[in-house]
Amino acid sequence: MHVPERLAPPECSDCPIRHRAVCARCEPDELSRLETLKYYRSFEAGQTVIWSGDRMDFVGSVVSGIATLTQTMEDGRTQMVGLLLPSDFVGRPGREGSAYDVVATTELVMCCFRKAPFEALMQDTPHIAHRLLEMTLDELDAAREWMLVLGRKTAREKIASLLSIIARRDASLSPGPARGTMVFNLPLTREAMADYLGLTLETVSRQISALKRDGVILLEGKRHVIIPDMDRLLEEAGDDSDGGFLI
Amino acid sequence: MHVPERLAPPECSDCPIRHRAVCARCEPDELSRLETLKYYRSFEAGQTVIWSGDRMDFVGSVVSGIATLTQTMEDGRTQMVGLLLPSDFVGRPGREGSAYDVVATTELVMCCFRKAPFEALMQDTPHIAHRLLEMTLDELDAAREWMLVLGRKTAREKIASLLSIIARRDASLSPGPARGTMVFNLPLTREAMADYLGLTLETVSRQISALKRDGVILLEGKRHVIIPDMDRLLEEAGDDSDGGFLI
DNA sequence: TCACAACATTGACCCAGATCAATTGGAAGC
DNA sequence: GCTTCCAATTGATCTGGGTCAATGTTGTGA
Repeated sequence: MHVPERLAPPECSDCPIRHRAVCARCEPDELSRLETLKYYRSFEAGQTVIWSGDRMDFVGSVVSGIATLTQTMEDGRTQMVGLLLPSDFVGRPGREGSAYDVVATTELVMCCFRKAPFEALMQDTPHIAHRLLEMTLDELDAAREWMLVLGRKTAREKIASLLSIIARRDASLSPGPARGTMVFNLPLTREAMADYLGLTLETVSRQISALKRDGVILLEGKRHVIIPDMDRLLEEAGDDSDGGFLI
Repeated sequence: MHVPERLAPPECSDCPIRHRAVCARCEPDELSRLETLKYYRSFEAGQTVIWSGDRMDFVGSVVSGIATLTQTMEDGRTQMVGLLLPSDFVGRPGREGSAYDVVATTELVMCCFRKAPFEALMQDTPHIAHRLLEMTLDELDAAREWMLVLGRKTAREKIASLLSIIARRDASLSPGPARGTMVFNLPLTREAMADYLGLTLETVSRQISALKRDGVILLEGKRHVIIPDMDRLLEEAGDDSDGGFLI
């Protein structure tokens, strides 16, 4: 294992996640207080950020890269319960330990705060507390959407749902409508997708092959995905074309 | 359908959910502001409190009874995504419509606030905003625990998990350890249990019969459940005996 | 007290997805 | 270039839970 590297953090005003992260609503003076507290940490792909049950003495935001939140049963069955993309928040103010394993899926950079100072700051900075509530409510909505996927969708619908979630979140960073043709890199292995969807990796592979055969998706290599028609994919996912997933 | 009845609300200081609901951390003066805004509504078993997509002009807490949050796909498949017990909060400050159907499973009494005044109150009452964040984080934890149940557990484990959740939540109201023998009333039909667990009602019925046959549970009538040994049930649920579900 | 409706149980059969196993493909290291 | 290693694909077979259908139980209102 590798000791996480400390990097010189850039200015908050230049931060790529400035307008989506927990600090999104902060005024310049609040930002400068955060500026003095923050520190960057980076992790390599595959590295565990926090082990379930471990004492967690920091909180933070994903700046770049992707991490997963997973639960594991004693016999080894695992379920992913959260997919952390840039701007997502890690850690629970007011609780000691982590309930989940947090693992870097790609190279990962996080903007961290020691927990005690952050909690103190939250006390007298309603902008932060308010934004955190908003983000937590969004995560709860996403978790509930995901429960419908896990509980009631077929394997094919599950794959289509996952692809549409990733396509939408990708599109929400770069502008442009989430319609028509979309292109993105799949940041997960087949096994990680299986853990996300409550399937086996073989089933994931078969269903991706089937979607490719049926022209719903195109693959360049294993990871580069082209969606020729986003509406078609949403139909395969079992979502009504208007509603569907939150960003 | 029935127009919801308006009841004369009791004093907040006598309220059964005073110490667990969104108002739990309020000081007497804050409570008296809430007192002037609140109104009670009651619903009969089976009545829909809010339809998914409907404009939602109030928020509120469950005072007594049980409600469910469900999502439905166009073809009728439904998944329960939340089980609302006394003290749980309904509604999302900062959003117009409801994303889910909210249905009263039993007779239900709610303590409601019109949304705009409640949001205004939340602005300058950190005790409320803070408690709501705490409750939302707890709900997110519960949703993630549930995702493991939906994605990776067998039908038998799912039933055992549901029974242990209800037993624990029941026990958290009346004092006493969540160990040894436990007794409670099952507030859900077999169909509602199936919607909770991503199963069919036939499978629910078969697995309950199997748990009864194996002595893990005893039934008096269809709804009155006796758990002779809580640890045994937790083992059947696939939870390690110490950890497991949050209250 | 009977009849009806809603809820629940049980049985027979089937199929989507799991499991076990053998290849294939591609990138990294020598 | 060749080997190694790991991700991914594909095939053969099995099985847990779904589906369809009949029957049982309980509570309620005429």
